[in-house]
Amino acid sequence: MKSNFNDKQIIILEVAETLFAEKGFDGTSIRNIAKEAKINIAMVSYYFGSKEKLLESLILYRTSDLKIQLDNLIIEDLEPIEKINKLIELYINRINCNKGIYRILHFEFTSKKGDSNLQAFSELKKGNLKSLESIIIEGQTKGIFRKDVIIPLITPTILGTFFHFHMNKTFFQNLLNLKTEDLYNNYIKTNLTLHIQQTIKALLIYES
Amino acid sequence: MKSNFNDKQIIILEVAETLFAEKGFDGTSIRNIAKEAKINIAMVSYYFGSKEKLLESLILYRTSDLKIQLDNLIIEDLEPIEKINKLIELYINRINCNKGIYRILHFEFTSKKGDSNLQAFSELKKGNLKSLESIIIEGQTKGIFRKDVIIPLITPTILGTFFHFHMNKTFFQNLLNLKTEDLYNNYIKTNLTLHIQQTIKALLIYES
DNA sequence: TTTAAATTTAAACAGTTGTTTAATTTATTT
DNA sequence: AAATAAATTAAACAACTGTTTAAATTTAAA
Repeated sequence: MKSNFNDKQIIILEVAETLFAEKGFDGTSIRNIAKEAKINIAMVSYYFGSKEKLLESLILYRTSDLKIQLDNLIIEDLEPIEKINKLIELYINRINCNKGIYRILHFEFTSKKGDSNLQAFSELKKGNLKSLESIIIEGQTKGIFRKDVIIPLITPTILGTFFHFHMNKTFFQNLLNLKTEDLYNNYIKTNLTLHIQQTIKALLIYES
Repeated sequence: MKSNFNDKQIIILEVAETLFAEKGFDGTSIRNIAKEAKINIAMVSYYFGSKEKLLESLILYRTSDLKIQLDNLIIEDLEPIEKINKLIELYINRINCNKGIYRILHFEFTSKKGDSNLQAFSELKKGNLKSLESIIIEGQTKGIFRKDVIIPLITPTILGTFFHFHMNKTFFQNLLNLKTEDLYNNYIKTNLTLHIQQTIKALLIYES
């Protein structure tokens, strides 16, 4: 897996990712990034042009290979519901592993009006939706899934559930007694993932 | 419905709410607020103490009466599933009407470490969870709801779905052809609300 | 009307912000 | 080894940040 960024750029990108996720885009200064990445503050402008463009590069860096993974999933020899379950697992795993890219993606990037790469991001989301749609239609033609479901609203339920949980991390750590980071991550990987799979399955199969 | 804030304070609070929702807490300056509210920049410190305390006051101002509404819902003479549907409607309506308080609540306030009013906010969330729990347990003892559901994860699904949809507003406006603000809000009030109700109902009633 | 309290103001404070500059060091090519 | 290109640096830039001050104005109480 090669990338368009050199080693130094990648260091900057990953430091920026962590800090943006922790303190937000506006809450993070170029000096913060430079200090953490042990580089001169001018290097960000030198390599990326500006702080905004650094953000755009970060999105690109983190989302470029998601489409491939989804395409591979679709052609696997699995029952539709198994594909859905794997898709959910894939999403959560990616988001949870990539530190805080999700927050950045949906809260910093969306609120910036720079139409430049926002379009590319929109295309990515459309592609993801198409993948999901093809799985669900497959299930519908096989007579397994119900047909009156609003497909574009399923992604919000999958991602939104995870995200809301994650944004209220401290609250749920207290409530569910997940004192260590490991316990918390493990809860996401098992219980939360299961909850989402269970929810989507119920939605797709339930007949009123 | 009286409040602890005077007229001028309320103007400041509501301007701050709009701007925080639009540009984020860090992205909004006291000078922005002052200009929009047509007051001197010193008035924020004068009335609220600091920018952070203004945020805390805003949370207080917007969440103080939610608990009462939930308590009233619980004692209504309705079937459990009807109560759940009403609860979902109540949530979405509140969040959608109060401009962008939701974003502020879960993204700005959660990431600030000020332990002062964060505790109070946590108590509010715990109270909301207790309300939901009592409805679900009622449905379980009546034999209508399944018993292996993880109750604390239902709120993330309800709120997360709405929120994810709303955060990707422009994307869904394009995708679903909701050109005007009215069309968009109407879609939330009907289709999105219905989707969430349908999802939670399926989750609670479906037997694998 | 005088006095006291509350409100509003402009100005200044000390930091921080993103970005650019020009000089210097390091790496690559001729 | 010399020349060229790329990378890195410290310093400066003007603009903006939240907050405080002390004086001016308005409102309320005596």
